[in-house]
Amino acid sequence: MSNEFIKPDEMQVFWHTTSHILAHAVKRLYPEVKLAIGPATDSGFYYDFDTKTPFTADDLGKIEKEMKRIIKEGLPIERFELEKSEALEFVKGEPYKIELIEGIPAGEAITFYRQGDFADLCAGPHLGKTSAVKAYKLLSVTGAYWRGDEKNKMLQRIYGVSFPDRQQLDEHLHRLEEAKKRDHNRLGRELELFTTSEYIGQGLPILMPKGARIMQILQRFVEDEEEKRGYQLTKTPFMAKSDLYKISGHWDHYRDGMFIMGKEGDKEIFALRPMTCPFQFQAYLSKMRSYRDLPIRYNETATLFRNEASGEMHGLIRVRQFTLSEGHIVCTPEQLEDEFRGSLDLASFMLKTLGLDEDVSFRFSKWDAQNREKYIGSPEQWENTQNIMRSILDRLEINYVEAEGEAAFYGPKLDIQIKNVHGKEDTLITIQVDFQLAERFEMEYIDADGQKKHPYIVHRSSIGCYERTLALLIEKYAGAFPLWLAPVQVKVLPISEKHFDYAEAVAARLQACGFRVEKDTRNEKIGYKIREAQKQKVPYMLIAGDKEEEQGTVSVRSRKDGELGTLTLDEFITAIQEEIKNKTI
RNA sequence: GCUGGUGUAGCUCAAUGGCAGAGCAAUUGAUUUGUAAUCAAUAGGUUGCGGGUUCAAAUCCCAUCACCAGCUCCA
Repeated sequence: MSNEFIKPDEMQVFWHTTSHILAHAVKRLYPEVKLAIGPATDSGFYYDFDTKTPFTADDLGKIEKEMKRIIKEGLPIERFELEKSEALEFVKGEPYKIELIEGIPAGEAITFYRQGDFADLCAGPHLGKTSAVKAYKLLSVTGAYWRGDEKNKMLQRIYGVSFPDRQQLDEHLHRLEEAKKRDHNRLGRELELFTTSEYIGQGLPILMPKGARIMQILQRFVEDEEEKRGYQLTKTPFMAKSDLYKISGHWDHYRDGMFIMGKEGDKEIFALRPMTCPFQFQAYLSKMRSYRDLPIRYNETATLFRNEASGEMHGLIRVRQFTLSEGHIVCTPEQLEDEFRGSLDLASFMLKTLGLDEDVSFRFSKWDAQNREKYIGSPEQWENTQNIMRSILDRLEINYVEAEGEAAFYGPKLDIQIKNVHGKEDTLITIQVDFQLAERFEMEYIDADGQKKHPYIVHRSSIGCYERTLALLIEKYAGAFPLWLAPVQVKVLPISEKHFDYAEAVAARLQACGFRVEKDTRNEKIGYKIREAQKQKVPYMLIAGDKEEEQGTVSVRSRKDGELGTLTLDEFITAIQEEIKNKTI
């Protein structure tokens, strides 16, 4: 969270201190509650508590009042150190603190911070006294597993935020409210882009005509661009026998995420595809391949099915059926770097065109060597592939963070990450390097030396999953899409009934030119029609009355800049053709 | 899957065990409109679905489905 007056790291200290004040207040009100941890986050702080009865909204109010007292008391905050044995004695009765202290390596300082009658194990640093926190708010209470492991007990987490003055807090809360208004889940329904039905089920959104329109535009754009870049489109089945997934490793490493049809003992068990890779591999395997054929770049606008757990679905961002701009490049080891580079270039081009390029970050997702059973292949293969990938990334001068345990089960990934309007990060696009599956499927090519060799495979997406990308576009533009993407580009608004025929002629002409046009022939005043069109975020409104009809012109109003004046229809058409061609953001 | 919350008209929300309501949207009529809301009337409901408690349930309890926040998982 950016802040004009305080640097981010100072805010972290500020928030961390507030989390101690929160824990202090909870301990005063509910002495039996056990303390877990309470760090600062990117945008505030939280503290995890182990409590028999979960906190209610009323409790939060009480806790806030108690925090106020602690702040008013202006308690000095003091740091002190203890030896391990002393520390363990000090936190007697706090099992989570004991566990934390036991995990601290011998010889490392064990520090505590004390404010009044409360002291907490903490690396610090902290503010000098509790009264420095002038404005704070507890935002929510949720469940969270101890140490982020679902095998552990679920604790109660209280989230909050704080600032050095009331105004900054109010501004922050206002920003949160504004962000909510951009939430794709709300805007997407308001703008009739999608809906859901409890009869259809969770994670299965229905794309309404306007949402489907945007997806269609994106899809055509993506497929055309991929064709230009040497991709060949495939159309592979939505399901396959379990045999296929047994070879790919999905059966052993991805089964929880799949919709499986049939039961143990059935002659054939089918499963809906969670990924397209093994299907496109069958296309490759349909005949003998020479090194001269490579690289082969397959793309597919792929409908995929993943059986996400019930609590994980979210609007269009996490769903059970989705459409991935998927593709697999089969290449020689020598071609790998170029193909990776090309994939990244394509993804970057897409992001730039959509205006999302400034909003993404890169993550190099590696395997977790401690969790071998999650992956196929040997440690040597993993290390080797990861090293190759890292050197490619470094040569491309990509600014990435490394993440252990985030790899696919068959290979490491470069994930292009983006945050939604609530600050939650998700993967938008991913590019993966894979040597394992080519072996498992016995994919080969005859090299120049006459030897059969296994190719490398780049699994890649170009624009990501259309549903998720659409969600992020809705939030990015608050529903006001660039002209080339807008489901309705122009709305013709006749002043009165007298002008319906002229409005019809204008709309027909625009339609014939390929624009997406609507007209508003309701018996309403022009101000009302403008208001409606504006709320629907239509980029251009054309007002048609006596004057325009006489002169064969239109009065142009843009949703962004308001009245633009009168143009001939030809002038208007030329202008928006240009805007669409350039995909102006 | 887990923790907590929510579910009332198409939408946003009221009704704290005692007659289900408002605004917007919709429909009809009047108005013929010049750059972000014309006026009036009408209609709209087995309170998500299913059980239970009660003389009486939108309201309390149980179960279930969906949605929201978060955890875990993930594109």
